[in-house]
Amino acid sequence: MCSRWEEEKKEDGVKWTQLEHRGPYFVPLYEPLPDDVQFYYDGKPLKLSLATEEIATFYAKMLDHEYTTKEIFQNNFFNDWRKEMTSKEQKIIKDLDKCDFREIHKYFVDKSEARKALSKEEKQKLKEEADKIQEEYGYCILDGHREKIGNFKTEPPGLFRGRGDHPKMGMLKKRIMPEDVVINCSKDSKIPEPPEGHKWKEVRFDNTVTWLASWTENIQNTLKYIMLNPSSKLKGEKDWQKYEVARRLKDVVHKIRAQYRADWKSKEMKKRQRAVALYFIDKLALRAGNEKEEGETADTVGCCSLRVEHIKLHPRLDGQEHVVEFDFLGKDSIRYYNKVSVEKLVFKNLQLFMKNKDPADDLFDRLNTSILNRHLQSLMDGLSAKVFRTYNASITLQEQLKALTNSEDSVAGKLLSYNRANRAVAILCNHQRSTPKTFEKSMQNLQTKIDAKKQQVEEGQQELKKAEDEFEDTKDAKAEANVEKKKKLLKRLEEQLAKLNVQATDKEENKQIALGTSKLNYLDPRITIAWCKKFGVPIEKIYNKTQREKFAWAIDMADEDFEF
DNA sequence: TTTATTGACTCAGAAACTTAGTA
DNA sequence: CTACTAAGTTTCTGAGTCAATAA
Repeated sequence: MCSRWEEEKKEDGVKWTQLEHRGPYFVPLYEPLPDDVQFYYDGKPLKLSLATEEIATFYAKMLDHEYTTKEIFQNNFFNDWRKEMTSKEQKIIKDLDKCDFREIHKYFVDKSEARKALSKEEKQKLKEEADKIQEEYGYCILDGHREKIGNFKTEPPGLFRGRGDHPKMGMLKKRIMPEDVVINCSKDSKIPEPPEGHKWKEVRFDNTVTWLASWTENIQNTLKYIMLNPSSKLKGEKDWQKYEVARRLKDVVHKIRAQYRADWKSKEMKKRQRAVALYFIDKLALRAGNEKEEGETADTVGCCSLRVEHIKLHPRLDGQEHVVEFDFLGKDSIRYYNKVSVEKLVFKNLQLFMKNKDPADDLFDRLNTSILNRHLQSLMDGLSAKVFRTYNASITLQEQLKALTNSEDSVAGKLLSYNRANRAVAILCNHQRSTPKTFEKSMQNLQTKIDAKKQQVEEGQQELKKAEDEFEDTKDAKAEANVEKKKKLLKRLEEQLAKLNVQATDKEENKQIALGTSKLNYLDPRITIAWCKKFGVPIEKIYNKTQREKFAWAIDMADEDFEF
């Protein structure tokens, strides 16, 4: 047992007693284009000032990305670009359509090709340089332990890429300078040196926070942080704590469910809305849904911010009663589409909430996340809306593993069961991905392999038959050995075929579903570790190296009897 | 008071990069 | 053995949650 997870307790709110690091690594400064790579305006070459040229390269690099076809992106970019131009440039460059970035674009495409074509030795050298930077800036000392930092580089300047219909897409993300950066470390530590000729914005010694450095980003005017890697003790303990809160919910969830069901009949509209919203959060694993500033971000919603236009009520649909059809954009503008048969009282309440409202009106007009979370906190210490997602995800994994795992199965079969259990959670949490570009093709390739293997199996069967016949005739030892050999071969081929079939099934079922997010953020790793131990599946089949590092706390403490 | 803002943290999918498997 | 390519892994940074604080 590793003592790393059982060190002395700190005072409330204190996160560390010692923190020492080198500060962020600043991405390299802009390198001007070679003279023979030109920008053209209205068909004529135009030499740009350094700053203007740099921003032009940001756009040029994105030329074959869908972003640059969007009007908002183009307008935002052009506005911000013009702001950085010299007055002379401003007088010439007035129309983005007359700007020709193709030569610059090609320059960067060629450059990346050239990088790929580098010799082994040259690549090795580049890697060593990167490793050196990682070694120097990628670690810190926290309470005597050397810990890996998550993001130790400042974000390079570029064009803002929002998700979905983001009103700010294409805006210029400015370069972060040391003068923008606040350093956080311990007083008695070696304070990081700013780069030559520069100063930090501030150096502070705040041990109630976990970040090492921060700066304000210019698009949304929000803070960005340099923080520890998930493998660190600090993050690991927090993760553990998260699952412990979710496990406490398990003890009271039945009571909470009984209460919100009772509240569906409350005389207070506020309570009814709260109860219906909580039902959605619990049953459908919706996010809380904070309010967002209009026009500043993409129009997305969660539970509390649902609008009338996001649901449709069907008294009867496809043989089911009281069906609610959800259709809205959630986090990252991922679409949530679901038709759910709900309890009659929920249905009646929804009809009531929607009465005399416009499509753009809030469904839960008497509710917001802080009202909901204040209520949840009163029901259980540490309870908030997101805990339901964690709880329901983890309990679903545990139940699905129980239902799907067959101890007789091969490891490959068990892995398929695991993936299916994982998939059930990903579907619950609506974790999606865009179908990989090469999906169809690689699916076909796999099918080709399966067909070939089938052929081999058939041939193997014939050969075995032949060997058996021969043994029948001759009864000699050599022929007998041959039968055994053919049997073995056939068995191996059949196993290979089975494995390919499993792979194909898994792949097809996974087409648009992202398993990673739930695996990393919602599933108590101890459930997985217990399952691995119980069914003799090596942990490395489920968790890769990084994941094992992140879940080191769980690997240390979970045995096969662990119950979420 | 309630409401708005901010700060700090978790969670999110895409893209870049690396490795492994195979023709 | 080499050259593809597909799969796996890592990096990146935007988008949420939620509690504390300010107005």
